[in-house]
Parts: sequence; C-alpha cells; structure tokens
Amino acid sequence: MRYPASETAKKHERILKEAARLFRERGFDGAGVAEIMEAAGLTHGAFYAHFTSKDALQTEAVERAFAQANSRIYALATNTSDAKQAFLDSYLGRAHRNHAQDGCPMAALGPEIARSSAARKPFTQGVKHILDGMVSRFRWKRKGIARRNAIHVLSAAVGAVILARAVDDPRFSDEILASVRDALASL
Amino acid sequence: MRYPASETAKKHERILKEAARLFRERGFDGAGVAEIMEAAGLTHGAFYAHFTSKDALQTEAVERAFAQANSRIYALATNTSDAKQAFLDSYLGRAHRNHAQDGCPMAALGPEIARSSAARKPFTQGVKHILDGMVSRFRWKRKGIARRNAIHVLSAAVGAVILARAVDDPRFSDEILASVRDALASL
DNA sequence: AGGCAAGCATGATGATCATCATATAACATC
DNA sequence: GATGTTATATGATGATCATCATGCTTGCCT
Repeated sequence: MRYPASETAKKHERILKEAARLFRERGFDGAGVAEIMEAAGLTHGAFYAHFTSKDALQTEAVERAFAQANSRIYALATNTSDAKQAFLDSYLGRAHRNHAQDGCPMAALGPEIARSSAARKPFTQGVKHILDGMVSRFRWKRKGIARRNAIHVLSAAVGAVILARAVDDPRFSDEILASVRDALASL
Repeated sequence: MRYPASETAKKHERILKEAARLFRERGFDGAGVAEIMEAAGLTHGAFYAHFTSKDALQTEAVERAFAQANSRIYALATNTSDAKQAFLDSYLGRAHRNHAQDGCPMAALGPEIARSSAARKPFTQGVKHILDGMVSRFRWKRKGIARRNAIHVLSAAVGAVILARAVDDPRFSDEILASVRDALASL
C-alpha cells in the first residue's frame, strides 16, 4: 500500500541510521540488507524503494557517520575551554572503545573502506573536514605546524582505538588508550 | 590419492601463506576458502584435511602475519644504525601503503580482528611482542617513557597507514604518511 | 608384497545474501 | 470521488559460501 510522504522520509532516515550503526558494529559484509531493514522496522523488500543498491547505502551511511562525528567535534569546540583535550579524553575513553557502533567511522571501518569503491569518496571528504576542524578549532602549542600535528593526533587516536578494540587483554587495552592520550596531550 | 608427507607439509605452508595474503588483501569475509585453496594450488575439498575450520585458519594466518612482521623489525634492528627511523621510513612508505596484502596485519585487519573471536588471541600476542621489540631495540630519546612512546609510535603508524589507504586522494594520502613520519621522528 | 589409511578431487548440502517480481492498498491529484 | 501512483510485504531467484560425503589413488608400514 501507499504511505504518507512524511512517514516515508522518516523511514529513509531510520534505514540510514540503522545502517550506519550496523555497518560500524559488524562491518560492511557483516551487516545484511535484511537485518538493517528489520532494525529500521521494515522488511527487506522495501529497501530498493529507498536505495538503488547496498553500495549506495554504504556511501550514504559513511556520510552520515562523518556528519555525526563532525558535529561532536564542533560541540566540543563550543562547550569546552580546551577542545583538543576534550577530544582526546572522549575519543580515547573506554566508552568510545566499547561502543564502536556509534563511534568514529575511521576507527570502526578504516581498512574496509580502502576496499570499498563506494565508501572511499565520502570517507575522504569526511577525513578532510574533520582535519580542517581540528586545525582551526583546537589550541595548538606550535601554530606553524598545526596541520601536521592535527594529522598526527588524528592518526594516533584512530590507531590507538583500533588496537585497543582488537586486543584481548583489558589492562593492555586500557594501557594503549592512556598512553596515547598522555602522549598527545603535550602537542 | 595419497601424497608424500614432505609435500603435504609444504602444501600446508602454502595454504597458510596464501590465506595470510588474501585475508590482508580482502578481509576475512572477502577471502573464501575455495579462493585460498586455489591460490595454494589445490581445490576446496582438501581444506579440511589441513584445518578444522575457517576460524582456525584465521587464527594461524594472523600468527603467521605477525611472525613475518616481527622478523622484519628484527632485521631492521640488526641491519641499520637507527632502527626506529628505518621502521618509520618503511612502515610509512608508499610501498607499504600500496601493498596491504603483505604488510602489517594491524593496519590491514584491525577492526575486523576486534569482531573475530578466532583472531583476537594471536593478535594480542603479536602486538605485545612487537611492542617489546620496539621498546628494547629502538633508540628512544627519553628512556624513562620508552614504553609509552612505543605505544604512541605504533598507534600513530597504524592509524596513518589505515587512513592513507582509505583516502581517495593520492596527494592527501602522501601528506598523511609524510606528516606522521616527520612527527614521530623526534621521539 | 599387500593392506591400510592419508591426502586430495569432485560434487552435494544447506545457509545466507543481494536483488528482483508481484500484489496490495492507501495516498495524492484532478 | 475516481484514478494513477507509490511504499510496502511476501516470496522468488540465483549466486556465493562453509562444510560435509564419497571415492580414488598411492605412499607408508608390516
């Protein structure tokens, strides 16, 4: 049957939201169309009325996850006195490590993005946008190399969360997060 | 038919080698048993004479990839005057970025490891072993915080390679590698 | 030398998956 | 208020995959 147009837009949003969540939780291959649709409260058949393919969904889901990440960084910059320190505390905290499903798409999907022709473009834009935000909104001790340091901080933070999640030993995992947080705080 | 025992051992090795390569190239889900066996010069049926499951193969393939990585670090330490710098030049070089299939398993599989119950144990051991090697064999400027700095360098290097691979823009990708290489050289 | 069993190939099995086909029923438009 | 359109559900399709079943052949051991 047919449904009101306002509902349709909400359902589209819900599919995207659940896709962004499930992709980060299980990977692009690990989350199926049917599972995503069910999480959005629909059945699999309705999917192709909203997206042309699973690849297209990947593209939009990555965009969505980056938009979320960027708005968080923006919130840190306006609500805290030291945005860089707030970023480090949040990004390298246990909560982020333990909840990849609504965390940073770089840490959750990095290597899979490199293999996904659909996701690389929005990913590249997302990384550039985040970097620009870090360069302009964080307070850097050495202004002349702010961009280099932003790339450094971002890389180290992403790598640390990936290692902390992959590792089997909780103390070691905590050590990784704490070490990188301390090391980056002085930049 | 039956085959000589020496041949069998070589085939086992070949399966492991191709698995470690294909997993890093396409991910655990992206590389199928049949494809791995074909790459090893066999058919899919022979697989279960060598491994009890694909999960078991993942476990051993991760072990193998880490052994390879460790022997490379060891070689750097014995053949160069500045092992840390040699590591940075190699790990953050274009060759490593462009050839995930025989590069570092952390950068190629990080987030997927976190979701794989089979791979987390060997991964954890591998990371610990690499870190120990870095702490003891690299020349650190500040000896008191060598371990913290080793964790920092490893995280930043892993993150940088993951981002450099995922990004669509070659100049941006090069910039990531060069920035992190420069930033880490002073530790 | 002869029998046993190991290692491999071929092919089957059942599950899972992305995508497509079709029918339905209500919305939007005139 | 009639009509065409649209979002959805159900179900089909064909591909892919891990794993299992079977049988052959030949190395290995007695």
